[in-house]
Amino acid sequence: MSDLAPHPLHEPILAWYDEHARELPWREPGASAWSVMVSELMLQQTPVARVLPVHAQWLERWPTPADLAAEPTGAAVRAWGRLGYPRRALRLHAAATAIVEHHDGVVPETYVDLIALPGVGDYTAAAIASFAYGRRHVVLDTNVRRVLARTTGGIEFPGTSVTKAERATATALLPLDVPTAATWSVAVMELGALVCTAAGPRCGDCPVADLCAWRAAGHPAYDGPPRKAQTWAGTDRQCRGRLLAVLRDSHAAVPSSRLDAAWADEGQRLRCLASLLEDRLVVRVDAGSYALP
DNA sequence: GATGCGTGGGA
DNA sequence: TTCCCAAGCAT
Repeated sequence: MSDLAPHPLHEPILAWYDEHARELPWREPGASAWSVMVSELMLQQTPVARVLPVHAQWLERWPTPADLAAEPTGAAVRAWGRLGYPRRALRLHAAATAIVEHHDGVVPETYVDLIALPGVGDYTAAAIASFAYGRRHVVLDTNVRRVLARTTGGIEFPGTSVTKAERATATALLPLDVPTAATWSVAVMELGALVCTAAGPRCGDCPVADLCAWRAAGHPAYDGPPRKAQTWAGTDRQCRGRLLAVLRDSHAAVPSSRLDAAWADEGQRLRCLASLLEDRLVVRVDAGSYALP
């Protein structure tokens, strides 16, 4: 390879990945760009283990963007199951529709075309361009940010949002060789997912432990702003989830009495139902019943 | 830049 | 049990 700017982190992490990478369907040599794209949307804030079965079902049922685009959006919401954040299902459907309409049904290759799609932000655009098409992009997800914060920044956790300095570091670290750059990105992500985890780093298994600034400093405790705990019990999110679960589990329109039974607080229930309608995750069938779109 | 958005598994 | 959080995005 023609890596003109090798960094001491490169070889150990690339070698570690070669040895320890998980075999995942969207990493198979024959995996389509669509398979990669579906996986990336599903993996946004959702663990790999829960994505695996749903991803397999989606790819079997909808092998191409056109297959998904041909279905009503409610089919995508239902097939999303319990992955969480069901608006992602709508966005994936909308992205499939846009791909059919503007890209001849083929997942686009460039960052600019990708990030224009619904549900595709900076991370996902860079990930699809890199992992599906082998392009060279800085891929900054929570794993990469944590690994870099520790190895080069000497701190336990990155800040709440990506800083210019952080992006500059990641850019400087990205191998110049194009195919190696894509492998590097997935390798650092994998290291963060399997070894350099948020819960507790396993430095004994880390290929770059002896190069890690945070470890060299004696693992100083995180001293940034408190990471706000996600409240859950009694929130609108929980209420929306309950209401949508009732609709997902029924193929027929659901009378509002069944929604009433799913959430006791009427004011909150009505507010959440209204927001689900606003989000197009639910439609009103008639005066007293609702369904998936 | 801060918020809101689901879910279920592990420590 | 309770808490934390897992490959973010849109507003």
